[in-house]
Amino acid sequence: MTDQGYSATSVDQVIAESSTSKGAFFHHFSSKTDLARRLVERYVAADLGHLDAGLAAIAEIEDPVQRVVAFLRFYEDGADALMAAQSGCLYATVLAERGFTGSDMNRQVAKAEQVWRDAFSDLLRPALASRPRATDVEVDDLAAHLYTTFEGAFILCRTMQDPSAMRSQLRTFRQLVEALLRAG
Amino acid sequence: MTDQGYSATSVDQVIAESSTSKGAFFHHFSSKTDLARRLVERYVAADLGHLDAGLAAIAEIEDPVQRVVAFLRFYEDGADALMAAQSGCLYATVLAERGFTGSDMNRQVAKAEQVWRDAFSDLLRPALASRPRATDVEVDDLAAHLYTTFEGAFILCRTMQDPSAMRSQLRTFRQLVEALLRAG
DNA sequence: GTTGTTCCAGACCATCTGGTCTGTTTGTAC
DNA sequence: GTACAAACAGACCAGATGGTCTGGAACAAC
Repeated sequence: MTDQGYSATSVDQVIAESSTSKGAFFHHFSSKTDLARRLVERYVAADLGHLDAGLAAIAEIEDPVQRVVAFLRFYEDGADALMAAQSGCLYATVLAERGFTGSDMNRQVAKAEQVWRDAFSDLLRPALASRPRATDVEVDDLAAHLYTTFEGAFILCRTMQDPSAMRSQLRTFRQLVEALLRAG
Repeated sequence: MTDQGYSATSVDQVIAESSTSKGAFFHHFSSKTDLARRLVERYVAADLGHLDAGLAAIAEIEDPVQRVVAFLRFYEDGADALMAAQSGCLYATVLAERGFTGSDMNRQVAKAEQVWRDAFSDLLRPALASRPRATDVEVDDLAAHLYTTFEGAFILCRTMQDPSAMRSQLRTFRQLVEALLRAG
């Protein structure tokens, strides 16, 4: 589903690739939508796990600016592994389905994004505090730009059929933030 | 299709909403994929039109830095209108379809992205030339980040069910570029 | 008016879709 | 061993899906 999208993935295909049966499938999932819901649950959990990993990686760092930079570098360094493990983002594919707008899944994804945004905002605020020239930048929007970069880069990778675009886009974002923290 | 994705859009639905018939549809399009192909063609043309509009808007400006900023501002100012006109990007929905990877459509989208990237690179290079500290920034990647921001922001808008996120993300990107051009 | 061609309507078809149902196996408590 | 429920296999179903086919308008050329 992450790879092909919800509609393009048939239950028969899921069954074939998992070497089970219709009976088994519908014993564990009440419907195809239910499968998507459970997948989103898992995906959100893993996603928030990645956030924690990033925060843990910078736990020792004191300087606010260095914390932000190291945080972004953490994901930059993990980009290639990420793209090797998954070629797309379940968030994007699920949200592509018009019928899921406003659904439970939509809310889950929105909530996860909010957690990321709040966490990154908390890192950015002290780093930007001593940069009076950067007051016009909305911290919240800047924090959301990490999500934007992730999702956008996934699509760029697809477009160019080049998984390394994830890393280069995360690096670009990091360099831009560094410039802001330098110049702000 | 832009809205719901390729797979989720049935030919019957297209026929119903356009008040025609199966005969008419398959007279003009050899298949459902053919429709997608033609839509991508139109979309690419419109997309490149937007690029030309942005370049035309800054034709009078001499200063390289101001040219870059004004260029980004142009799309920032048009963001709300864009989101009112379309709730998603055909590029993303078509590329979501795994079967289209490496297809003619894929190539068309990649080509359009390349045109954008080259054009924006040409704007960025002179603006960055006098910023010796920004040499570590790959101009090509920075140019591609505009595409990333567009696509990512489309998904963010879906996630948060908030069309204004497109404008705020484009603004954030512009502010980051401004910081780079100030600090670099 | 006749001929020919493009354009279109909608019945029709094979296949696939998500989902149900019946029957069987597997594990387990006693 | 027996009883009982959970776990599973796969035949089966109704409706949807992309696509074809036949018949007839619409329009042009002569």
